[in-house]
Amino acid sequence: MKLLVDVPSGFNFLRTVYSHGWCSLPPFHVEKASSQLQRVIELSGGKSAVIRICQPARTRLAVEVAGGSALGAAKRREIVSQVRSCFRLDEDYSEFYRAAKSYPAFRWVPKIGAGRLLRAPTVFEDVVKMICTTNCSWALTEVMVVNLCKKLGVEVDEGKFTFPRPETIAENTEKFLRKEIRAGYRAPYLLELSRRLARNDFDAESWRHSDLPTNELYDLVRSVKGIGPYAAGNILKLLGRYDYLGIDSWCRKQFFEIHKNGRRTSDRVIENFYERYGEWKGLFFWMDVTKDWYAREFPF
DNA sequence: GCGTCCAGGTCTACC
DNA sequence: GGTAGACCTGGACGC
Repeated sequence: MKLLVDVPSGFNFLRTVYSHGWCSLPPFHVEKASSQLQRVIELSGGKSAVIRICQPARTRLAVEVAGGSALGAAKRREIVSQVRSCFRLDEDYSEFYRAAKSYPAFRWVPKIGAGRLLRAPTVFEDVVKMICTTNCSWALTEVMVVNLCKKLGVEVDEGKFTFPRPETIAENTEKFLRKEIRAGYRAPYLLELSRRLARNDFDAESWRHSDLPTNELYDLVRSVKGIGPYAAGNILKLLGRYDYLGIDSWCRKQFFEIHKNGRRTSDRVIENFYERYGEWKGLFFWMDVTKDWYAREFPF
């Protein structure tokens, strides 16, 4: 079964897929040969599906649902809604692009349709993955996320698993998360987050539609154990707020090479550098340090 | 092959 | 408010 999804003018599928590392973490998977993004998605009523997304025309995405002929209209709408959310199709980037056009160094951004950051269908998945990126190599992040899906997700097709639900993680032990998931000292953080969500202690999904000023939303995100300035800044970007940079060691290194001839500076200097970009500073920062990715079809 | 050192963010305790 | 040390893992390096 194939679904068609309208996209805004200038939308660039591959540039959104490769906007950051999420596309290489399950349940996302890039099929380079066909330039498709595969994703295992969970639907209401305990159903799941494997979908493959590509952009056959400038104005729309095509979503192939494997074995989905029996899906009714409501389920099809759910799939389209998740795809629209992951690709940020309903967010307005016109102000960002207008700003980018006014800076010679960023005129390339609207030209190629960069700037949309791929996100997961749920805030929970984004937060868990962000915690798994802290204080470790990307290779270890992949190990943790693969283990979460394989050991706690539901197998929908051979070797294809859903991302685990909060309740599933919550019912496991810290020892299991430490040793089997390889989360190490992050285990109690993942457990506490999952258990709070499973108990309905707080509603992370509401962050995507929050009316709170960004600094208050930042404090709320920071209140989750294991989320520091780097992780909070980047989670905010996935919520559509770009007022924080979310600096990590890789970004620092990129900044030093691009702007300081490799010379190290403090984070305060980096923050001051992007202050001119106002509420879009986090996105300008990310565009700046990842600019060389956009020269290649598949940057990683 | 084994041991040691280091990098990578966040938390807690302490000043 | 700022800082030091602990947390855990994988990779690099030396032996």
